[in-house]
Amino acid sequence: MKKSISGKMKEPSSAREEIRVKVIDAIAQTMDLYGVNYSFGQLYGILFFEDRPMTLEEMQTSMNMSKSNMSYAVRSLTDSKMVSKLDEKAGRQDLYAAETDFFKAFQLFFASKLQREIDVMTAAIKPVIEPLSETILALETSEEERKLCLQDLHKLRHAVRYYEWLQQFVDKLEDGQFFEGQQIGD
Amino acid sequence: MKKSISGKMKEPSSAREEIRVKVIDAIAQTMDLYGVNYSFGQLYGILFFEDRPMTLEEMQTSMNMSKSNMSYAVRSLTDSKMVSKLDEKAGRQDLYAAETDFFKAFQLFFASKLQREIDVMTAAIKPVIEPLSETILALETSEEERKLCLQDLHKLRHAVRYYEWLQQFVDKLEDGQFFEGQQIGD
DNA sequence: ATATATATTCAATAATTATTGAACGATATG
DNA sequence: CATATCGTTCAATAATTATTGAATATATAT
Repeated sequence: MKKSISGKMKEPSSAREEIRVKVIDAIAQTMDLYGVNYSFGQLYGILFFEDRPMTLEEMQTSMNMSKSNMSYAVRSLTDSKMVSKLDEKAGRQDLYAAETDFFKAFQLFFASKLQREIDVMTAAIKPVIEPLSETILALETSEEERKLCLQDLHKLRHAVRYYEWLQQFVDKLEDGQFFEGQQIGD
Repeated sequence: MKKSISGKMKEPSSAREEIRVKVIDAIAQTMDLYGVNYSFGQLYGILFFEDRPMTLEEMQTSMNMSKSNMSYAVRSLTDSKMVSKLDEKAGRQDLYAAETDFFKAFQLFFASKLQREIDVMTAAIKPVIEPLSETILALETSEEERKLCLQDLHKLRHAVRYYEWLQQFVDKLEDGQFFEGQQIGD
C-alpha cells in the first residue's frame, strides 16, 4: 500500500507541482481505501487538477503508463462515475473529464458503490427467504433445524429491512438531500 | 475477484447451510467492494450468522485457515469496527463478536472509513494552503505561475469546505441521525 | 516465578491483481 | 473502399497482497 509519492509520474518542477503531487497522493490513498487501484486514483487526481478534458494519450504521458492501462483506468473511473467521457472528441481521440466538485464526486461514487451493494445483497437474500420459510413450515423439519432456520430467517429479514432503508438512503443521496446549503453544482 | 462460492470453507450439509454460504459470499463480495479482503469478509459473515462470540480457534476451524491469518482478519475487522473483542474470555482464549445489526455495522464501518479519508486528505491539504497562498502573493511569481496557483488554491479551498461538510456528515452518522425510525440497537 | 496456553509478528511462499505490448476491432478520413 | 488512427481485449509478466508455519511475545494458571 505504501508507494513512493511521485512513483513513475514525471518529477515535480515547481513548488506548485510538489503540492499537486502530495494532494494527488492523498487522493489516490483515499480512493485505494475504497478499493480503487492506487494508480487509477492518481489519474483521477491528475484530471482533478488539470480540470480540462484529456485524451488517453495525454494520460499516458503524464502518468508514464501504457495506453492499455489508461484505458482500463478510465473505464474503472467512468464506471464509478467520477470521470465521464465527453460527447465531443479531440480529432479522433476520446475526451474524458473528472468531476471536480467533491460534493458531486462523493454523491456519484457512493451512490454507485452502495447501489451495487444493494443489488448484490438483495440478489442473494430475496430468493432464499421463501425456501427458508418453507423449511421452517415443513412438518419433517427437526426441532433443532427449525430453530436454526428461524434464527437465520430473522437475520435475513433484518437485512431486507436494512437494504430497503439503504435504497432510500441512496435515493436521497442521488437527490442531493444531504447537501442542503452546499453549493453543489456551483 | 471471482472465487468458488464455498472456497475452502467446510462443505454445506443442509439447505440452511447452503443458504448461509450464498449469503456469506454476497457479504464478502460486498466488503471486497469496499476494499476488505474477501476472506475477512467471509469471516464477518460467519460471525454474523453464528451470532455468538467466537475464538480464533473456532474461526480457524470454520474457515479452514491458519490461526495467524485469523488473527490478521480479526484485527482488520475490529479496526473497521464491524467486530469487537469482548472483555470476557473463554478460558484463556479471546472472544470476538460481530455487530449483527446491519444499521449499526453500516454506521461503524463508514464512519471509520470516512473519518480516515478526512484525516488523510486534511493532513495533505491544510499544510499546503499557506505556502500556495504565499506563492500567489509573492512579487517574484510570474503571471502564468500565479494563475496556475490561483486555480489550485481554489480547488483546495473547495476541498477544505467539502471535508468540513464531510466531518459534519460523519458526526451525524455517528449520532444515528440517518437512522430515524429504524430500530437501531434493537 | 515457572510452565503452559494463546496471540502476534515475521519472513517465506502462494495467490491475486496490476501493468504491459501486441493483436484485433472499430471508426473516421481521404 | 482502402487506409490511418485510436480504443479495447488478450495473454504474458511484474508487482502486490494474502496466507502460512515458525519464532517471538503476552498472558494465565499453578
